[in-house]
Amino acid sequence: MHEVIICEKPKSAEKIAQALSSNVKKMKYGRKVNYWEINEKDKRITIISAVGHLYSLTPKNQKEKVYFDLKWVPSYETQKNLNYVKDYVYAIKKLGKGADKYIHACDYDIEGTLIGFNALKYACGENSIDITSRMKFSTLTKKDLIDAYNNQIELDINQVNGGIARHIVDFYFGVNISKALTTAVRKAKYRYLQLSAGRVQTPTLAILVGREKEIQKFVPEPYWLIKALLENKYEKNKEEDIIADHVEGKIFDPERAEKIFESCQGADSTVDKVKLSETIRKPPIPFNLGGLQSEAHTVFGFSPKKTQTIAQNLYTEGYTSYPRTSSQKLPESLEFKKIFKQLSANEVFKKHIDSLPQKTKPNEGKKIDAAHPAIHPTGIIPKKLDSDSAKIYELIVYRFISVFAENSKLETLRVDLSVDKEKFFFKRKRVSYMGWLSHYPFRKIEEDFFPAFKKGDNIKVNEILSEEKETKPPARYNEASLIKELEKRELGTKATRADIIAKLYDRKYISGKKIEVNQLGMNIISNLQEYCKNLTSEELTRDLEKKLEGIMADKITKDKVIEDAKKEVLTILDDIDKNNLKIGEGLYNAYQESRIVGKCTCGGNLVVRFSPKTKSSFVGCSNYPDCNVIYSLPKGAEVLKSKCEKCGLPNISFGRGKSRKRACLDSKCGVDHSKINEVEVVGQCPDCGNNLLKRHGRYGEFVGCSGFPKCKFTSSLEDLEDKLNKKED
DNA sequence: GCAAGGTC
Repeated sequence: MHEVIICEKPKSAEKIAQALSSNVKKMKYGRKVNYWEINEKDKRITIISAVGHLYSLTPKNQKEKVYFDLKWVPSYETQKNLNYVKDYVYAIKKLGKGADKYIHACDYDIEGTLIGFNALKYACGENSIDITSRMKFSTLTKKDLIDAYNNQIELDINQVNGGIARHIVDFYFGVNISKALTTAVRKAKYRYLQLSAGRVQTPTLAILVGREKEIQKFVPEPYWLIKALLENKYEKNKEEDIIADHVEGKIFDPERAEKIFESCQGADSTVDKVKLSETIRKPPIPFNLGGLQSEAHTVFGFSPKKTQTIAQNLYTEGYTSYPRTSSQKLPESLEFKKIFKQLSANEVFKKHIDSLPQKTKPNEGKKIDAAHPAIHPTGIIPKKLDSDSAKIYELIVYRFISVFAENSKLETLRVDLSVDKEKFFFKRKRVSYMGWLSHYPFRKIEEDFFPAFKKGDNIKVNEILSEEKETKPPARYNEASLIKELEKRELGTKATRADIIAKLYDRKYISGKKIEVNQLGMNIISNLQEYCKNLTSEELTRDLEKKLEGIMADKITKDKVIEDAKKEVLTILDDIDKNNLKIGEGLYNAYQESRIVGKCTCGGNLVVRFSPKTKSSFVGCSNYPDCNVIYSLPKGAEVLKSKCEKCGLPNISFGRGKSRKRACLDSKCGVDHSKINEVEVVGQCPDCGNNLLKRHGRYGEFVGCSGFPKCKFTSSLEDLEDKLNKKED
């Protein structure tokens, strides 16, 4: 009897193999594909894995105008970068042929069920489905896996159909409407523009457009802040005044502001109340993918996609756990002690680990994941990592350590004062107990000076300030905050969100780190809002979710769902087709506008163009051939929003990684531009002598030592001078 | 090529 177990990914195949028998042989098919064999008296079990989806949808006939007739083909046939999939398909075909029984052991969710189903149907043969049963497990722990093996259930064909419907509906909407937009431009302008729309990317773009419009229509409102500059009575050598704010905060009525300002003139202040309080700050929670992406963005400025790629590599190398998890939990079965012991081979990690409290229970978050725990180090210490990978690795290790550490404590001083009849206050904060903060060097440590004001004190007021300010428009999203927004709205999945955002950049719909929507992006949304409003809101996702649930509950057939989607898409395509010229012209003009990077001296626009001859981009004048101003662009160059200080032309950035440079578009301009990634050195570390660097932490800028993690010196920018002087004394 | 979803 030969039994074949099909798993979703190599890692879970390994876990399942190890769980089922201690006498399991690891084998290799070809050079890359691992599989496992268990030989029992009357049974041979082969455990093999897919690598996610092995098959993708493609039109049966590429030449059709619209694609509704689809088929499944091996994914490496439609996407060249998926070549590694080939080995796995071949392995399953060879090793899974003619078995007596098949066990579907992919993740128990809609996609996982389809991954296993397609692998069986197309690689092992259609008949294999009839002799297939299903393992259902929610973690990859030994106990769960053995239970699942001993209590196999029937393959849920409704769940399979849900998966198929999801793929087809997304293809119908995404590919056909994308094609229709591209076609509209071709028909109107005889130009090829790669445009796209989809169930997730379009609502994502719409969120950004919404924010863009809020910013555009925002009317700043003036307000006033009244401040009292108090003499620093208890520490005269500190020359700076203490700034106290009026309790009313933002004052929008200019008369009221004027009145306060006038009545405070010439008066001194009396301390009404001094309140010292202590708050506890719990340790941070373990990383899930979104959490890691967000933290790496704030601490290192990494894009979510970059972080994801690095985390995937660290996982493949065996240094950290599976990254595509939504879990913020660290179950005890991970054997923390073992991980700590292994990490302790590193001297620096050891110091942190040794000073952890004896009881070791992690502080956890609320989010869970069916298949994987939160991201954590495995204990295997990397031999050599490039600097960016090392950063992510250390972030993961220190986060892991700090979730086991003690609470930190923050002391807050609040002083309330009266100036004449007006009430003012100021606050100071300092960390009074480091706790987990000493194991997590990516946060700013508050260390304000606490002036020893006492109730009843008379304090000299050096000056009363009335500062006029303006309310600010809502902030733009960055990649990390956008991912959070998508998580909140349940758009996309943890594995795809970073890619979706990257795609919007790629299409030139959006630009900048603080994300701005370009004309093209605005135009895409306004067109789609007119011709298929559904696609621009998250309604389509909500609707699809409901339908898939219906399929899985056997209340509606997949064919009905697919048929409905087809009808809807056909209506939309018809609408777009009728308005082809208008839509195409609008999109193309918006695209042109997006490419304008500056003004030419002749009055024309400077535009990024592409030369098919040299296969490279350059910047030329829109008045060509009357004006033949031209600037060449280095390979991979990006035209920036910032302008050259000397000549006013836009700056460009070019080069890769650390050597990426900023320069004027005009290479002959000759202004000295510093490297973009150059960090600002603000002094020498008093502890170890290395450079002190300006860094960006969660709570703003601070100073850290380049010798980190060996050297732990940190300081706020304000206190740096003080700290350096103290050491000299 | 176009989507979104798995995965290395």
